[in-house]
Amino acid sequence: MGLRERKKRETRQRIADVAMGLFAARGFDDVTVAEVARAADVSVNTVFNYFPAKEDLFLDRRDWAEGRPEEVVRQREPGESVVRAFRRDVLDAIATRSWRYGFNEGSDVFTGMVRESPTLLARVREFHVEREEALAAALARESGAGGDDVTPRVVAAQILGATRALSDYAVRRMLAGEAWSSIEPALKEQTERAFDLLEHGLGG
Amino acid sequence: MGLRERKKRETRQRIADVAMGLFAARGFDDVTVAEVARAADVSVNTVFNYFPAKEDLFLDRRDWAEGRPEEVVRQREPGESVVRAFRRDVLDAIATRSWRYGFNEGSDVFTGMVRESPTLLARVREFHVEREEALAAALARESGAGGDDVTPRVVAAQILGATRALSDYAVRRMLAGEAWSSIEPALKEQTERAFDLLEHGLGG
DNA sequence: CACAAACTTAGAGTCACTGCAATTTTGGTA
DNA sequence: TACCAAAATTGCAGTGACTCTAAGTTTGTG
Repeated sequence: MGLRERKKRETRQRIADVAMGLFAARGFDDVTVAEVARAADVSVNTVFNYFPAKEDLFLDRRDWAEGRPEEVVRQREPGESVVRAFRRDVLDAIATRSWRYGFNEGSDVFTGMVRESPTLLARVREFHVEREEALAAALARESGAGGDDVTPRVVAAQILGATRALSDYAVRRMLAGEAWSSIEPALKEQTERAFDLLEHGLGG
Repeated sequence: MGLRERKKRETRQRIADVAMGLFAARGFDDVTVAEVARAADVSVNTVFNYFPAKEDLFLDRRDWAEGRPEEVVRQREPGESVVRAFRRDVLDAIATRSWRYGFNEGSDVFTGMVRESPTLLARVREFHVEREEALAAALARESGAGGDDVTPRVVAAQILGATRALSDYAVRRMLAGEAWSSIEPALKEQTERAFDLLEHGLGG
């Protein structure tokens, strides 16, 4: 890697770090891009050169590649149904306190900041839609369903809807100040319940 | 109703109509608020006085009160499950080509315009979230579930996820130029399939 | 007819974001 | 080492949504 690449990486990282610091201190909406640029010792144009929009300083598009739902589908055990694979993945994420469903320690302050800003909220929802489309596409591929079948989209919406509800549940209790140790068992229980609903239907 | 009230209503309506005309002719993003104001013969400030944001000129918040999912829950027949009520409501909306799930004739051009503009997309997603929250709240009330149960949220996400998938399906075929007569039977079939999934689960 | 409340307006300002042209930095080469 | 072209950075001048404030103007009421 040449000097050029390295410098670019450094600059990008410095801007992102400086921005996150300012956002954490004063909130996303109360920090201007000009301030970020000044603090990072670059011009405003350079900031926009690396990050297409202000939101990307907070929610870097690169970070969202991790924990893609298609991978859960692809890497499931032989004979395992997709829903079972997701149940396992969510439970695993809870046990390991993984970042990918928002079962992290910091995900409450993260969510808190996102909730404050309409811009960030919109971006997060955009990510949700992208994830859902990606999962639906993976399911369609997997099941060989034609383009004329809503099933993959419905299933994708159901699964990711459930995981979102579970994330929200965990975050809500975190924001209420509860310790993880008191949240975890209830969260596991809710997860089982949610996935039972998915598997066996909402007959009642 | 006094003169004041009447004038306000007229002004508001004139602005909205003029705006829709311009948007239809040239696209949402290629029309500035200043142009709308000029065409409606008011100042820019007056536009923002009636409509909090530019998007509201296109997606008037008032129009979205119709077809609220809580009503489907509340007005379901005695002994009918919530899922069955929604199945019935969606099928009814298809039969009557109702606006409330996007089974209208015009909903393809509407969706087409929304898809063109990130701003409008974001707003529509916001409405979806609001609807989901309202349904979840209604379900929680209905079932007497405590605030510590994800079930209402999961169920709400599943139901509205399915209806959204069905809307998208219909709109996609409309945009492909198909006549409603050729879409309707397939749409009914897909609806049955989607709600069967909801009722009996995704075991496979 | 007067007066207060409501409505509208102009004007100035903020901020995200976009071009463009000029300038600097870097990597490779004579 | 000197030089050159490409890439990166910058300043500058916009645009457009939106806000705030202070000043009109219009309307309902006594």
